[in-house]
Amino acid sequence: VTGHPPERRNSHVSNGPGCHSHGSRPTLEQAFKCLTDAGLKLTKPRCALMTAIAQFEQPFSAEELFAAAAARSGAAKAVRCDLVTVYRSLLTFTALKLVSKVDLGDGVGRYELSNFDGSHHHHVICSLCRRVEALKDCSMQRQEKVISGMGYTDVSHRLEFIGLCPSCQDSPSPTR
Amino acid sequence: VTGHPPERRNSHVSNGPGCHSHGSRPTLEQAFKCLTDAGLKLTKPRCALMTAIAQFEQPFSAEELFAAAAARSGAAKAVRCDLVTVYRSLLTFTALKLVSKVDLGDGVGRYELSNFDGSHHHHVICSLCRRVEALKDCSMQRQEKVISGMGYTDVSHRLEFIGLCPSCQDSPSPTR
DNA sequence: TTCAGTGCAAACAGTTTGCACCGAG
DNA sequence: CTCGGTGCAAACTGTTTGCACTGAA
Repeated sequence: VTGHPPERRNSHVSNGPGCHSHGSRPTLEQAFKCLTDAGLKLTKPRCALMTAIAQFEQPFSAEELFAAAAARSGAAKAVRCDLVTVYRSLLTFTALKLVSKVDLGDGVGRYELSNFDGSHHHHVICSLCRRVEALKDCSMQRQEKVISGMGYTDVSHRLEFIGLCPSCQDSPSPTR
Repeated sequence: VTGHPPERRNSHVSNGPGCHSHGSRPTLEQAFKCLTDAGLKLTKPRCALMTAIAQFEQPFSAEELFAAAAARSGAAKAVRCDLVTVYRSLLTFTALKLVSKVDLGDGVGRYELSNFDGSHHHHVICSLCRRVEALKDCSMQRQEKVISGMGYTDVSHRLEFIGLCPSCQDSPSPTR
């Protein structure tokens, strides 16, 4: 399957033209520009959180980000930042498509830095340690074989499609 | 315009072809036998819950099952059953593979009656009303096209693979 | 100066746990 | 009769909300 339509949620939030790089992770400068371009303030908590986010190599939870931001010292001075602010910032960053929500099925919301080109990938999750690997290739059909080839055993998958159903296209009904 | 009828009885959603001897739906007798075979007691709450579960045509939450069991009248007399018991029973049923947990990404645990043949299917979720359709076909490659053909727009998907990673095969590490 | 953004407390939703009682086997 | 199963209360986790204060623009 080639080219998945980028998600349109919160399409009123525009990515500034300067925000997009070439499929790799955004730099801090780009991320900050994205914020200001959207008319948002560049506050200390947001800077600290964005800086911390850029360091993660795995999807992270709000709690983990909170801890990482609090622990930050040296380069960026540790900014006092409430956990509530973490949640609110993640919401903001997600709306701006700076980060994407990752559902690993354990009921806790996780996030990762987005690729600005809108490309998405899938994950392999170890059923024991819950460590996550990102997959480059999005050809779903061969994936399980690929994953077995990576040394995983007991490979299964979880796949859901999300779309706007015909009746909701006609008459939007409230989300249940 | 009424939008969506609130009832869950979508005729196109069935439990698929299976090993069931009595049509497309698993029978209560089979489910009860499964319980007793496992050495578990056939208590009134369990019977009531299993009966209610058999009526659902969509993945249901613990709360929904709780309400459904409480509302049960006529055929099965309404059994007083605590929400906690619902959770515990769902855990039990899941362990017995009588029901499967379904993750629709909204953070609430949902369940559906399993196919006894162990087959699994995927779901299409309306991004607005959150109604769910089960897919017969599990050939992932053509799915998005199939879903567009069903009238959905803005089709995207969520796919995760779960397996036991090489290092956990060697030395089990605690789940993070 | 001004209001978006924040901290704090508290509410909230979904789920789990401790414990004494109950009832299916 | 026994012990698995249950109800009830209460803890717990992750997340959201209300409100007054603060600091970036």
